[in-house]
Amino acid sequence: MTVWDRPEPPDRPVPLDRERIVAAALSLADEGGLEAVSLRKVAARLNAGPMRLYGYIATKEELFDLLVDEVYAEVLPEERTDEWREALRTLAHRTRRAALRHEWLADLLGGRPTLGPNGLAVAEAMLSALDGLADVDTVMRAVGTVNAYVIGAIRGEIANLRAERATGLSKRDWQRAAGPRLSRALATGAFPALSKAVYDGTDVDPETTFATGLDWVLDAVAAKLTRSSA
Amino acid sequence: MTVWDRPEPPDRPVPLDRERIVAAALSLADEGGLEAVSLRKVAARLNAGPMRLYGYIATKEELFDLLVDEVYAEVLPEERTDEWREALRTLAHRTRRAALRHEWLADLLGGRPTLGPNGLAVAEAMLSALDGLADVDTVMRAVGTVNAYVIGAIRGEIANLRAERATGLSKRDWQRAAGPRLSRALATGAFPALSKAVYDGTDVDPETTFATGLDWVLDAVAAKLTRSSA
DNA sequence: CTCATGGCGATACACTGTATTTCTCCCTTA
DNA sequence: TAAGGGAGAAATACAGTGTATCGCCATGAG
Repeated sequence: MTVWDRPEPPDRPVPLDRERIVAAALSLADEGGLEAVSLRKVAARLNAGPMRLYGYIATKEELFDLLVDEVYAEVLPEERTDEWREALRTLAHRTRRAALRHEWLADLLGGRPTLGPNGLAVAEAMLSALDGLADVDTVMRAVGTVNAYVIGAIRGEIANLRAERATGLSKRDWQRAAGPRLSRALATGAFPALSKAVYDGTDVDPETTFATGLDWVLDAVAAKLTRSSA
Repeated sequence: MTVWDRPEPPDRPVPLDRERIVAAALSLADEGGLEAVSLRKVAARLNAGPMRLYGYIATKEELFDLLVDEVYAEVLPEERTDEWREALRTLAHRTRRAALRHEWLADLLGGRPTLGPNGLAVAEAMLSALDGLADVDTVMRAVGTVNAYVIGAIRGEIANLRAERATGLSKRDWQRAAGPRLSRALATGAFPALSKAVYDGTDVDPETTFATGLDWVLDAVAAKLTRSSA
């Protein structure tokens, strides 16, 4: 067998590593959501068989953990902010924007403890922003509360965003008219407060909603900090 | 062919309805988590073929929506509370307890707008608790913020609970010693604030943590209400 | 040159959600 | 009463999934 009729080596097996695997999975997720991420497809992007991946990750769940941590890298601010409130606000908004860039993040956020290096770094950033302003337990509570709000708010925002997209209508029109169940339910008069909210409420853009709620929570934190540090 | 050697009619096809389907799915989810819910298994519990279900639900996602709404029925309090703060607190705690009874709820909470009758009723209850205490937009913000906290907090609590169970260790021991990544990361000294929190923080039970954070958020709401109603 | 070894691809398995086809039984009509 | 039709259930089918196992082949050592 001569060299030119050799069956054309179909891409010499490139060495793999977690980074390349995560990058492939991330692009798949960004393009088609979490459900578009299958080990076969990830492996295919790397010219490898599905089983190759198991040399680097133990399970698909672990791959998801790595994905989340990869995005947490985008959350970390480039420079440290001294003012605790501004620091927390920045982290929250950066998390939100990361979730808007990678919508699938909403499905994973808060789903399991974030133990990757970047997730830990984000936790460290939040904790250190409050360090010294109150006793340890209060600081932990504060971080936990802010985190809970951020995760819940982001989930909700993305859920609405998807619902709007699915119906192709603006949020307002969707609430008002389309949603068959909702409009019928409201018409029964069984939900007066809900009706009032839907019909009389002004709809503000999601960013402002997020920011306002966040400020409320930060207000609450501020109150506890002063009380505890005084 | 005589009557006794007839091949034994294998359970005359019982008529189905959404209620029975949801009940079967719910028990499966309670026993084995969301991933134990497959249309085949649900159908099997009802002595039916998988395709039968499609006469009552359009897709598996819709079944999940029904599941969530079923649990929201458990969240609705039996009697109305007049004091807004107590009303919101009750709803939040009832949601949390429902999630502890049905851990899979944490995976679904906030994942999509809750448009089922019970979900709407819960929303109505929250909104009506605040009705008249502030302008519509403030009320909506308040409900949204509290909801975001509740969802995020529940998700986090269940995530921790699962992590503990997976390692079989108490939360404290797990944080301190086991988690291989965590302990190594902390040992590097790169996360001083995190280390302090893990080592010096007292661990309180999850219910108290939830209640405290909730109170903070409710404090924030109270502040906005008085300002806006004054 | 031979042999062992380790990594890789192929194969296999049990299972998933769902589309489509086939069958069966009951009701209507002649 | 016999035949035809229609609905609803069941069986089959398909394209995919995560992951366990097996067998090969190339590359190292002796």
